[in-house]
Amino acid sequence: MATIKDIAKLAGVSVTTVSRALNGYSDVNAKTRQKIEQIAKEIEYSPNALARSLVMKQTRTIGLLVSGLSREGAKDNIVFDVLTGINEYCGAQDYDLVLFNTTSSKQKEKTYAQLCRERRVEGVIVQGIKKDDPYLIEIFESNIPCVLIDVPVENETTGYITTDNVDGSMKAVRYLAELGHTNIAMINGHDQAFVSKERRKGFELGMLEQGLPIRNDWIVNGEYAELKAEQVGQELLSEYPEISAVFCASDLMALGVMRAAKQMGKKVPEELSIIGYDDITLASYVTPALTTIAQDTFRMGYAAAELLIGILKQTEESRVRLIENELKIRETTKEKT
Amino acid sequence: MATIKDIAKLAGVSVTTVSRALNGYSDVNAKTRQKIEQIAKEIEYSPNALARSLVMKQTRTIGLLVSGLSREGAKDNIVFDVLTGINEYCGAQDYDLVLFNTTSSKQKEKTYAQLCRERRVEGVIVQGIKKDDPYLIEIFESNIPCVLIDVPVENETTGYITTDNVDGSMKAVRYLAELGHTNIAMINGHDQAFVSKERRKGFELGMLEQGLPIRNDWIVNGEYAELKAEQVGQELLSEYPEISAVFCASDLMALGVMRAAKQMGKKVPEELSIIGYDDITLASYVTPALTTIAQDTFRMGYAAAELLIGILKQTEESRVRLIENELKIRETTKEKT
DNA sequence: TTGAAAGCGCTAACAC
DNA sequence: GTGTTAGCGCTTTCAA
Repeated sequence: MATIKDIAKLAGVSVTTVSRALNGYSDVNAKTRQKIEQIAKEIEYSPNALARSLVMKQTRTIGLLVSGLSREGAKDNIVFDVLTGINEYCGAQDYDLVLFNTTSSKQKEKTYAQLCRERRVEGVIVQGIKKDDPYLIEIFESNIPCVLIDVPVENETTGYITTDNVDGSMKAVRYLAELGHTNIAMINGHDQAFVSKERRKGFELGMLEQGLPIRNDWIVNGEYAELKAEQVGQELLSEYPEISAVFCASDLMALGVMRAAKQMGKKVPEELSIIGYDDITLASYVTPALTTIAQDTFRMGYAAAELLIGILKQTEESRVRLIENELKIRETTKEKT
Repeated sequence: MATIKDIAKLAGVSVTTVSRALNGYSDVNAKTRQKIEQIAKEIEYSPNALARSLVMKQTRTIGLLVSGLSREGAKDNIVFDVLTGINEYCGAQDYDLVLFNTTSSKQKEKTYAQLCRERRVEGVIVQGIKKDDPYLIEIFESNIPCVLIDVPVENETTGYITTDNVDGSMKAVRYLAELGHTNIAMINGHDQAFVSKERRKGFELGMLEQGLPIRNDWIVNGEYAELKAEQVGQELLSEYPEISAVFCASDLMALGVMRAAKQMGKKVPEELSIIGYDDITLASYVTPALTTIAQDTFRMGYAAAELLIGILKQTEESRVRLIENELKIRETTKEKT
């Protein structure tokens, strides 16, 4: 593979000159430059980013730590959307992305900092990390610039992207209350997710605001899984037939509840209103189409990359970006009769 | 950031010894090794993969060239699934993945080989590339090991993964014929995709096999897009109301046709049978659930990584991997009445 | 069992 | 404008 040395030899100049010419420095004779560029093209030279990074101490590379990069992740397209957003902005800024293997057994032995430092990534975007993940503390303690998706951690080098989950959930409750529902249950995710807490809080605040009673036995965990939500939903709905509306902390769980209702012969939305959270692709395609609190996951990814690169360039003061969410009314909600 | 030099100094040995100790060579005194490992831990040393790669001339990195990493790609989860499969195998083999930016305007100026050589990736997996993409020729001509998804190109360093699209399409036709359908139309993708040709061929072969007439005006392009398929589907179905079954080259297009049918008041499957291709997540969630030719996209990704790494290690003779497909009978197909 | 020295391909002072 | 030189952090002969 051709190097600048080869070019230097062919052009009869020093490697320094070649380096300068190829990097567009001004202090190079126009003729020399032309000759060098000509030769570079001829021998199909491509700069060795490794060598350059080694001496420049920057790689223009961002690491990606994604937990949901698994088969199940395909159902909700969240991980994918975020990734797409990240890719979009990083591409525009000429940063490359490296996907870290957290799946690998070998890799799991490495600490977070090791993972990052080895590859000399300039920053990291972390997605789908849980509260109890040991990496989380490391992320906070290390001084590697990092942006987390939906995990509120903040310091000099760490920031995060999220939506207002409290407000989002309140919107859902408010809408259900507007429709005349008073017996509202909630299927929440699991305790290892930060957003769960928030969504629950929003649910409770919303109920309070609407003067509705909060019943702890009407708030159950669905583990963010469709099947689990179907099970607990069925239990809940058969034990308390008076429940007329369910707010779910994810669309996938809402789909589970829809299935539960169907099996029990409970008509949605006539006998049961359901609101989900996320607005995944499936939400608008199922029948009846799911009313949900929509998050713009693409923008979350885009903003994450924006924030991270802002931190890297030190042009960014803030460490938090809040993305809007929005109630999308579709067909699973209806006035209480 | 700590280097082996630092360790050497602290341990009172040479960098050579440190390097050997840390890389598990046998010719190092047990005590020396222990001391070195101890110090390495203390000063939080992580090896600089850049420096190592520079001298070792291998990066344990695989490049990913993905065209469908865009917002629309989220609807069919194909790109994501393939990515997941790739990630799985590469993780197990301790390879890292770098996502190339083909989106960026800057990057588009670079040739394929430049992109790869700059980062010194050992191989590349290419997904979603079209026939008319200038990169394609480069891929073939360059000697960088490469595996393509669904693009039949083969030489010493290039291989591909695909499913038997001809056979898959024949299965679809055969099933429709079994159900008594004779007036079968096809919505195909666009001409820039290799699979389109194959699926069309399979369709025609299937029709021939079943002794059914192939009508060219009953084969139309839906550009692999839901909306486009809805439009052309509507035109087709209203012009030829005798069509009782439609085979679509993708699930997304099948959804479009379902919508078209709905708008025209044509009942699916009673008045119109529809078969899709891919088995995306949506397929099993829509109502009625879509009958389709299922491809295991996760396995395609996994196999692609497997093949590529096989080529890299020179343990692989073949350059092609064929993944099974399967007819999944659901609710959009029914006997012709 | 260990070390000195060379070199991977590149950039960047500092001369000239 | 251009070249000399040193050095980024690591591995690897070759000698000792």
